Amino acid sequence: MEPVTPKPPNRRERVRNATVAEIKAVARRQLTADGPLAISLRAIARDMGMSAPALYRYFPSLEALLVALCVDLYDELRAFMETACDELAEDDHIGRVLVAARSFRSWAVSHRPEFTLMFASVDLHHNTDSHLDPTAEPHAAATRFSQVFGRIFGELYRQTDEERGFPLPLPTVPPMSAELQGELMACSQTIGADVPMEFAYIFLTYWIRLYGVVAMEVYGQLPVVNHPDLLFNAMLAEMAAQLQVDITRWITPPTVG
Amino acid sequence: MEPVTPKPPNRRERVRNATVAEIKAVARRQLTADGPLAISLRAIARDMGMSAPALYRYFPSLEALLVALCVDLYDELRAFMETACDELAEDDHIGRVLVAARSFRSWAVSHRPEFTLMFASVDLHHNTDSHLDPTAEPHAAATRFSQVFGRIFGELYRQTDEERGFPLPLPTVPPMSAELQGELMACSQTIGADVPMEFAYIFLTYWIRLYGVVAMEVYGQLPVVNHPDLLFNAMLAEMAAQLQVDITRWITPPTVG
DNA sequence: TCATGAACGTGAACACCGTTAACTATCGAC
DNA sequence: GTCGATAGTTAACGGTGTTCACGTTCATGA
Repeated sequence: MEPVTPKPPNRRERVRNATVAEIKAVARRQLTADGPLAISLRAIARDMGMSAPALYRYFPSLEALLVALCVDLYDELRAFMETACDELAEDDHIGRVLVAARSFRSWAVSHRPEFTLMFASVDLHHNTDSHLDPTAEPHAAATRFSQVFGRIFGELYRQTDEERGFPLPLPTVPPMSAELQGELMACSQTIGADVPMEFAYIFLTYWIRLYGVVAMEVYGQLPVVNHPDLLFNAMLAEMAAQLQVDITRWITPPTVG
Repeated sequence: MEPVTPKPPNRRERVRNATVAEIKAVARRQLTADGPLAISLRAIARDMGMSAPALYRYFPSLEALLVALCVDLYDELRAFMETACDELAEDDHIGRVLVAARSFRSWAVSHRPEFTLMFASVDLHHNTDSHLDPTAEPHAAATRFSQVFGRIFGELYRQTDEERGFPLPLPTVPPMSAELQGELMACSQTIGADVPMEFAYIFLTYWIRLYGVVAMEVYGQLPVVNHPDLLFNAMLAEMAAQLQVDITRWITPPTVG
């Protein structure tokens, strides 16, 4: 867990990294061109003018290559969302929620094969036991990504917390068992240290709604809806309005409400 | 479009149907045992003591076999949800929403490979152009399935409509463009003839939330939540409460509210 | 400077896969 | 009883991931 080992890479390591990058780039080209199933080790090798077994010097298996590609895609999506949010004013947290959601959808619908590979390849994330190891790169990348929304919600909470200056009336949520409260406490830890579990709950429900509508659109599970973007915008507007209501409820002194 | 052609099947057709059923049964066994990718034509043939090309007398391709399997699974899931709902009183429509949602989730988590095949195999539903043809079986099965929830919501609306006896105050929804209203009208047609578009909208948002939380659980996209059933129950309770509020708002005379 | 060992790349081979073609046996209907 | 549709076979093609045994290249330590 040292901070960073600068260790200027040897020439050897540089060209190796370049080769790894090229492999992933070619794989990605196949992914976008013909879908997740079309990624083939041999085809990658062909495109690179190499023999197929040579790739095993860089990845222990095709599955490992796909996982590495997924890691890159997670980071790409995360960066896309974060730069989109950077356009906004520092304190426009609801704007951030909207922009993050919109950029998530727009990336997803313009990168359907990538989205499919990332969010619907069960075998990838679970056959390898890497998901059990929190230090593994795939798990770390997924966490980094999920924390994009988490951070936004956390800052949103902390801002209202500062503006408030009195104990807050938490959003009304359904009664929760002790176990669920424990789950939510764990979840709120990933958002930020001091957010209450009620906030973790509404964060989860927002994220689930966003994932649901985008995944259904990408997977073609909304057959009757011809223009999913309209539905998406309506849902997002509703979610934002609801969030706004919750927040004004929070920052209104409890004696009034 | 004749009502039904009884046409007592020849002996020939009977054994053929039995073979088709056996093929799908063996495929399903492979699916549940080793996941969607493990379904292999040759392995099916091996298990049945046949040669692989023989299967082409029954299905024009592996993909067609998988589509047929999906059709069966859609109907199985639909039947599972409907029999679960049959336990309830005729007029307990909110109960039906809850039971349908709960049985949807319980089928999904206890049939993860099947769920994956049905809801996340992009290539299946879109590479074949069968999804363009509304008369094709895959499309019909998916429609039959999606109408389970649609019917429940439609009956829910019609019941409140009868109890009401006056023009109804519709649920508050975000302002909608004319295009979105058109989309929702089309969607409400699948629910039932006379449901207003606002109802179609909340139906869609409910279905999206349900799909989102279940899909995230099945695809392992809720890493921090150790007991997704608790989260699911909380969300469902919240959705039901919200639905209850909407309904009491509807069946309360507008002069009061 | 040169030897050494790791890293890199190769071709051959194995065991699968979906699919097609050519051919044969069986069974139902006229 | 014949004949054609049906159901099955084997052989083969081209594709896949992966392993093995073998060279080649190259940075490094003596």
